[in-house]
Amino acid sequence: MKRSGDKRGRGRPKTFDRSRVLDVAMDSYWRDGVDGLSLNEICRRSGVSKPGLYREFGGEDGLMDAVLEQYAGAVLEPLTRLLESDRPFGQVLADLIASMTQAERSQPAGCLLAKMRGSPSRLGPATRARLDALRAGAVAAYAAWVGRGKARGEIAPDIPTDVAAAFLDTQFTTLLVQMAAGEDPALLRGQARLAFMGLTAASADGGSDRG
Amino acid sequence: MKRSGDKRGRGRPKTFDRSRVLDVAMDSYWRDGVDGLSLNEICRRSGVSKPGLYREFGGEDGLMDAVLEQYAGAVLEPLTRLLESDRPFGQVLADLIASMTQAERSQPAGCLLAKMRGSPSRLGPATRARLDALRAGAVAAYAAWVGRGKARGEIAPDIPTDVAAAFLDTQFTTLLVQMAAGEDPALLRGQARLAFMGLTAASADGGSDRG
DNA sequence: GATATAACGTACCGACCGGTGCGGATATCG
DNA sequence: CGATATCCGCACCGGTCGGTACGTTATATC
Repeated sequence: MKRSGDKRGRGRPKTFDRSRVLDVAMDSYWRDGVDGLSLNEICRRSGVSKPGLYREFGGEDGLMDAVLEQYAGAVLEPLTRLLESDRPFGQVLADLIASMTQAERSQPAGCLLAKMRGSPSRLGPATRARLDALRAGAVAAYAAWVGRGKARGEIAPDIPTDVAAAFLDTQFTTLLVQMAAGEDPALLRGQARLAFMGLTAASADGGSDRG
Repeated sequence: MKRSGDKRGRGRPKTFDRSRVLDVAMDSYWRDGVDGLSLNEICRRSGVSKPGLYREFGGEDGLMDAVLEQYAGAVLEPLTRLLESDRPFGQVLADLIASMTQAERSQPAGCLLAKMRGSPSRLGPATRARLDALRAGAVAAYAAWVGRGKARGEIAPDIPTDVAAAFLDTQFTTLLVQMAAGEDPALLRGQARLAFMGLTAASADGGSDRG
């Protein structure tokens, strides 16, 4: 039960801008990765003192956990919505690849989840737990998507749904990691076309690779 | 011009066991990754003093560079030989996947190159340069392999060779990274079958997945 | 023996890390 | 005006990092 903004308490009014710190931290972790980015640097970038940040989030683990929560709401949830579309499987897939491999983006390239998964030694227990939960949710969403594709005859039924779901997770993650590493988007699009040929073999149609 | 072992110089005889340190360091970096593994820890594990290690390798960058050189000779070179076999493309590919996804291995799971590429902030200039060179060599070897496969009609000629080579590098690296992360080998084999369906579509024959 | 040479490792350096003790600043309440 | 409650950030903690200064030890040469 947080008190609403109008009701001011007794002591000194709070100046700590939680949402701003969260924005800066998410962008920083997303862009630069969790390694080599210290709490001190986060404080520097967001103009907040370290004890202040510690009071608000309880430490590095709490901050990363909160960042992950924000990421889930602001990035993952809209993506999950896309998968629930009733458009043809191959079309949604092509759109996803196109959006992942476009050079100009309003958000940083890559995937925060992948960056965190790649540096498990720096993750606290809360962050790790939420990371696992988010990944499980993503794979479940992929599985549902594949299931609907199968029901429509867009995906060969002899491909196990769980394998296909894990495959989508793997391929998208790899694609985003390589985009974040600065690989050539056109080359990555070519690889993606090759990778997903097996899944969409029934109605395979590449389309143009212009970005 | 290193002097051969028999000719002893003037001063105190050397007790520093270079090859042992190199072995320990390669295994350590390979197994635990380059992050979270300090020079101090390497010294501890190999029973060498830090100044001694520093005198031999010139610092962390020199050590990693030497480790990479050893890795290239001991691991990458034999793998490259495999690609030069004149057996059918699909057969060599299946063998590679099988050997990468087997649970019991004499060497650590995963790929040292991938682990290093994933933590570029900890790499010095020499290590980085050698890493790039080794990767370029690997991609070139893949390209040659694909080229021979095309010449034999085992790979569709309309797939650009450079895309296929980059694709092989990407997929193998991803596979090894996930093996190192402890993913289920059977699930990874299923994903690999899905991934390479597009490349070997002409003569596609999965075979059994028993490992 | 004395001397020159070369490799040895203890014990230190400054930088940075995540985390915190604590006194000062700013508000409301009486 | 206190008194009380709350939030603020300076300055510090112990620990680890990569790197090194320097006195010690073991050999060959004289």
